[in-house]
Amino acid sequence: MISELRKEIILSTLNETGILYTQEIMKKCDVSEITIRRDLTELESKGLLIRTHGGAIKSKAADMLFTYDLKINQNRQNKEMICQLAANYIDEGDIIFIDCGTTLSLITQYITRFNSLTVITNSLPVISELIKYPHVRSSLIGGEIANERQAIYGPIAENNIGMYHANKAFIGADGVSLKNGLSSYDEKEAAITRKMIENSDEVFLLCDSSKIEKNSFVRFAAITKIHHLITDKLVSSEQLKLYKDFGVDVIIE
Amino acid sequence: MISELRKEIILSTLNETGILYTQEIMKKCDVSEITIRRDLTELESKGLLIRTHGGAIKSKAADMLFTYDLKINQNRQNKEMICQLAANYIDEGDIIFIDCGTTLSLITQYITRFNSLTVITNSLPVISELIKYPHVRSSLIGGEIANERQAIYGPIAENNIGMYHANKAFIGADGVSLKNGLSSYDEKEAAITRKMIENSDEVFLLCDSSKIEKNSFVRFAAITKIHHLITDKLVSSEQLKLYKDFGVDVIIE
DNA sequence: ATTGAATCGATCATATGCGTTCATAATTTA
DNA sequence: TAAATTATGAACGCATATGATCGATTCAAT
Repeated sequence: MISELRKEIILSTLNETGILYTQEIMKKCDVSEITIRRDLTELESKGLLIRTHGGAIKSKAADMLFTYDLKINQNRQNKEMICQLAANYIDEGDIIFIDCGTTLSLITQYITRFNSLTVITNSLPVISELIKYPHVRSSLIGGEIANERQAIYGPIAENNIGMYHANKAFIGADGVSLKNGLSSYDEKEAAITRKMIENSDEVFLLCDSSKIEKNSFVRFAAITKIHHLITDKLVSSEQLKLYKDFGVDVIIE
Repeated sequence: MISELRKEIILSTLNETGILYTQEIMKKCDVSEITIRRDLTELESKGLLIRTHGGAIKSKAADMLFTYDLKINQNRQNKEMICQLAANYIDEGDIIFIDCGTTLSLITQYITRFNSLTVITNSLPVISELIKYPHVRSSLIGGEIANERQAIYGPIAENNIGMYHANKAFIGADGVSLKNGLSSYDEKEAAITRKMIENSDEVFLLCDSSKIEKNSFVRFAAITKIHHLITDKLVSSEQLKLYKDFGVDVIIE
């Protein structure tokens, strides 16, 4: 058996169960114990798992490798609808911020029809898509790579955003409520989004209805900073009214 | 059996199973082992598969965020050798600049073995590969996207490089000569590379021998800025001596 | 804390696969 | 037909993957 195949088995086993034992893989692959231990050492050195006594546990990275695709497909139809709605508010000649996140990464397909658009983003999947369309001018915000997010964060990134000014920002959040405003489960991500809000004229928050009136870990902006909330039709009419009364333009299909 | 047919068999087997063994194809095609190994070597140099001990696995180029498709395979073996040599000069804990270009983008495979490396680059393919390895800390230089180059350029990028300092820089050039120094066929690319040189302690120039004593459009650095020149063994011994006399450490296989 | 069992890393041994070189056969070109 | 080029094969020494051993370390139950 080719060693590469063994490593595949190790990583996929780990992905399913989160934990594995040397003995278990040893029998499954019909090789000696020390060979498996050598594999584990190698995979650990690449950061793809974490060794323990008698086996290994899943690492964040391996998790990312397997679940990023899954995550983007969760609720995909809703996300695409939201993005399509958002794209209606883009005009020829706009300079726009695009935040990172699985929702926002789907917006690219709706913006390549513009001939004179400038996009500024910290999202690698967004750039990965836009790079195919040379007529869309795009800039990437520099800084540290957050592997599991496929995006760029950190103080340098936050500082870099200040070098740009956009007329529209399309941002995401993990939670939004009238009382606590926008919140995120990651501090660094929150800082980036806050900066995008600060440096743009008009702010569009894209988030599906499941996140409305939910709060996450880090609060990063008041609801008044948002001009438009683009969401799906599952939002309740009471919530809709409350947000409108607060001066937020709620956009649904 | 015609060699083209064998290669078809190899690639379609690989497409179905994701993995193959030399012995298996050898029997199926009724040729010697070494013939199959030669086929595998050739197909690998075209980026169509990845060789392993005893066989090959499917090329994973498909799931990359960014890839060069054609140019990277020109002279690929030489480029890989040069990168492997370069990686020998990387130490644990280093902070390194990696320039963009098809040669440099191959260096990633040799640096993931380090546990405490920090990489700063403007190359999207480099980031695309390193993002899989969370133990490698990486930063992307921000700025404008150059679509055809899969990299980041422009005044903001140039300015951003100044925010970093590396102890080693691994750079490329389109031409290098003792008289005119390093040159590039693109002004923006030259500016980025120049900044990397300025902001690092030790500079490694990676270029194949075909570029030695050639001049390109934009001169961007004197030869004295380079501490090491890593190239292939086809460099002539006279040239080698001349460069050494100039104080350049020429590294060949 | 003590002790026994399991696991670990280091070292050495071995088998298999590898690239290099040279030789031969097939194919193309002159 | 002769020469040159290409494809293939065989032999050799080298490199890699794997396995066995053994003392050290860790774990867990007492």
